[in-house]
Amino acid sequence: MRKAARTKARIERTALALFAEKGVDQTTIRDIAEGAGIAEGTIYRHFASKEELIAGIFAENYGALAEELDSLQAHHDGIAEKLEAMAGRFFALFESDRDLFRFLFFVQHGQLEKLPPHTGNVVAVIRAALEEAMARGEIPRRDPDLATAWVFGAVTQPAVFRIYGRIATPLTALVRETAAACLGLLRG
Amino acid sequence: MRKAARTKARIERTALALFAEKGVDQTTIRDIAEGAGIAEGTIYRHFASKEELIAGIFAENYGALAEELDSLQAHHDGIAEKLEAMAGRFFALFESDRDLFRFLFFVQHGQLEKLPPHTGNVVAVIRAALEEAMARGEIPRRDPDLATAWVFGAVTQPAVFRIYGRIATPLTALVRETAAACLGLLRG
Amino acid sequence: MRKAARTKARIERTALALFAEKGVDQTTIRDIAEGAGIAEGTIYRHFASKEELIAGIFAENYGALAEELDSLQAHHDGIAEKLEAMAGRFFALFESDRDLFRFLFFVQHGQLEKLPPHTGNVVAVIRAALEEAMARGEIPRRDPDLATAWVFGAVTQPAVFRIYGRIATPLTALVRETAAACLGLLRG
Amino acid sequence: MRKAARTKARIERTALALFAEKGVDQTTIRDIAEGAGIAEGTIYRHFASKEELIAGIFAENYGALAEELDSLQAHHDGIAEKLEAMAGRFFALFESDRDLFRFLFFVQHGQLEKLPPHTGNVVAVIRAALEEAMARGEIPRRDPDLATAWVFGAVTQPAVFRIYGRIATPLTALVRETAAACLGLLRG
DNA sequence: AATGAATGAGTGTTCATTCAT
DNA sequence: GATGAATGAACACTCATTCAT
Repeated sequence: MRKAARTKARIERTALALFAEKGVDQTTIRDIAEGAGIAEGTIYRHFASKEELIAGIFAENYGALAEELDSLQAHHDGIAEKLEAMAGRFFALFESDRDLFRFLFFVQHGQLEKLPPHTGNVVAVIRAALEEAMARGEIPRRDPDLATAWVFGAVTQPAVFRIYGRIATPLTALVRETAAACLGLLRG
Repeated sequence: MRKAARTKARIERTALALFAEKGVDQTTIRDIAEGAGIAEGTIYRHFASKEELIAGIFAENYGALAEELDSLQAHHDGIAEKLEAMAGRFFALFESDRDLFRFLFFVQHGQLEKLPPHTGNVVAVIRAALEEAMARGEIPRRDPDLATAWVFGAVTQPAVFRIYGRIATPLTALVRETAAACLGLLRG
Repeated sequence: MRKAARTKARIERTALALFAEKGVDQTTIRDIAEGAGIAEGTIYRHFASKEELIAGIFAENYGALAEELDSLQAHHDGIAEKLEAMAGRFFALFESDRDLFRFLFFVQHGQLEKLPPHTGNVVAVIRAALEEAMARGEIPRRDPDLATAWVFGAVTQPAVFRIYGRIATPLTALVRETAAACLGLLRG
Repeated sequence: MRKAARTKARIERTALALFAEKGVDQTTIRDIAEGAGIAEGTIYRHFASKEELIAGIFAENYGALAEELDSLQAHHDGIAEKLEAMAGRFFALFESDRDLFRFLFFVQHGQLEKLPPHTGNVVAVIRAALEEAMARGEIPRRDPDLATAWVFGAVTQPAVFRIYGRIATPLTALVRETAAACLGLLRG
C-alpha cells in the first residue's frame, strides 16, 4: 500500500527532473523508468498515459502554489508587502525545487490551457492584488493585464537568467530588491 | 536559381509558422513539406537536417535583430530614449511577425545555447545599455544582470499575454507606457 | 474448498461470456478478473495460463456435448429421428447458453485441432449416424464427409444468423423444420 | 508509380495469407513486412493503419464477389440453375484463392458489421434468389432467412472441412452435388 | 532541382505472467 | 487462497532521413 505510493512519488520526481532538463517531448517513458529504477510498464500502473503523468504533476503543484500565493497576499497589507511576500515565495520555490519551478513556468507543455477555468491561477492572483491596489489608490490606474504582465515578467525572468547561469546569486537574496523594483515599475 | 531561393524561403516561412504554433518537436518534416506544397525529400536539398533548419532560421533572424537593437540604442541618447527605441522595435516585430517573435523568444528550442559566443545577443545589448546608464548615473548602480532580467521580462511578458489573449491591445500602442514602466523599475 | 471451486467457476463463466462477445484475443486477463470481481493474480491460482483457461473451458464442454449427442442418436431409430434429436439438443444449447455455444463453435480459437484424437467429437458423431443411415439404405450413398459438412453447416448457420439478428425466432422452435430440411438435403 | 502499386499489392497478398493462416490478431505488422520483404514503415505508406489494411482487403473483395454472384444468378433461370451457378463461383473461389476465401468468410474480424448497409452482400444475394423462387412457386414458402441460413451453411461448411483436411476432393468437383442437395433441402 | 518511395530505430502503450506479502 | 504491485517483451505506429529516378 505504502509501496505503491512511494513508487508513484519516485516516478513523479524522476519525470519532473527529466522534464525540466530536456523538456517533455525529449523525455521518453523509458527514460523515466530507467531513472526511477523500475520497468516501463510500472509507470502505467500509476498513470494512464504520459499525458496524464504530465497533467497530474502540473495540476497537483500549480493549483497549490496559486492558493498559497493567494493566502500569502491576503495576509499582508499594502501592495508593497504583498509583492514582497509573493516574490519571496516564488523565489523560494525556485531555489528549493528548481525542477518543479522550471516545469511549472517554462516547460508547461500547454497544461495551462487545460486548467479548469476556476482553478487557482498564479497570474490571476497577481492581477487581483494589483487591481485592488489600483482601487485603493496605492498605484496609478492602468490596464491591470498589462501591469500584471510587467510584474510577472520581472519576477519570472531572473529565474531564467539563473538557470542560464547569468545570475549566480540565489534568488532568495534578491527578493526585496525585486519587489521594490516592481513597485517602482507600477508607479512608473 | 531564383526558384531554389524561393523554395527555401517558403520552407522557412512554413516551418516558422508551424514551430510558433505547435513547437519544434510537434512539427514534423512532413507537416512542413505539406504546408509548403513540396515533397518531403525536397527539404533536404535546402537543409541538411531538421536541426539545421531550426538553427538556420534562428541564426538568420536573431543576430540581425540584436544588431538592429544595438544600432537603435546607439542612435539614442539617455536610457529613457534607448529603452523606448528598443521596446518599440521589439513590439513592432511582435505585431508584424508574430511567428518569428514567438520562435525567437518562446520556442527557441535551445538555440540560444548554441549561439557562437561573440554573436550579437539581444540580452547583451540591453545589458550594455543598462550598464552604461549606471556608469553615467542615470539609474542607480546594481547587478546589471538582475536589472537586465527585470527589463527583459517586463518587455517580453506582455507578448506572452497577447498570445494568450489576455491583452487585446496591439503592443505597438503600449511601447511608451512599457518603456516608462521599465524606467520606474530601474529607479525602483 | 467450496470457495475455491466457486471462484474457479466464476472465472470460467466470465471468461466464456467475454470470449463469446469479443473473441479470445480481444479478451484480456484483466477483463476477466474485473468481470469476476477478483484480482488478476487470482486467475493464475486456478489456471496455469490463459491458454489453459481456454483449453479447459473447451475440453470440459465440447467432449460432454459430443457424448450427449452420441447417446441421444443411439437412443433413436432412423436417421430422421436421430437428426431431430441432435438438432434439438444443438438448438437447445444455443438458446440456453449462447455464450457456450458461440465459444464452442465460432470462437474456438483452434482448440479443435488440439483435441486428443479419440475424444468424443461432435462432427464424428454426426458422420457416424449418416454413414450408418447410408449402410441401412435410408439415404443415398455418397461421400460421408461431404454429407456431414452439409448437415453440420445447415444446422450451424441458423445460429449464426440468430446471433447477427437475421433470425428472430428462437431456434428451439425451428428444430423440426431444420431436421426435415437436412433430410431433404441428404436425399437431394 | 507502378512500383508503389506493386508494393501495395504485395502487402495485401502477404497480409491475406497470414490472416488466413493465423488470424488477424495473431498477425503482426512485422510479420507482414517480413513476409513481403519490406520495412514495417513501408506498410504505413500504403495503409493508414492495420485496421484499414484489413478493411481495405475486405471491402475490395467482398463487394466484388457479391456483385458477381448477383449478376451470375440474374443470368440464370430457375432456382436450380441459380444455386449451381452461385455454388460454382463460390467453390471456384475457394480452390483458386483459398486465402481470400478464408479471410472473407471465416476470419472476417467483424468487417461484415462495418459494411455500408447498401453494399452488395453475399447473403442478401442468396436470400433474394430464394425469395424469388418462393414467389414463383419453385420451392415451398417459408421464412426466407432460415432458408438462406441452411443454404449458406451447406455451401460454406464443405470449405471448412476441406481446410481441415476432412474433404480431399477439390470443391469444384462437388458443385453439382452440393447444389442438388440444397435443392432437396429447400423442397424439404 | 525535385520527387516519392522506402527505411528502421525509436515511441507510447499493452498484457500475460510472476511473486512477496 | 487471494492480492496488488511489478515486469518486460511485444505491439502498432511515427518520423527524420536516404536515394534512385
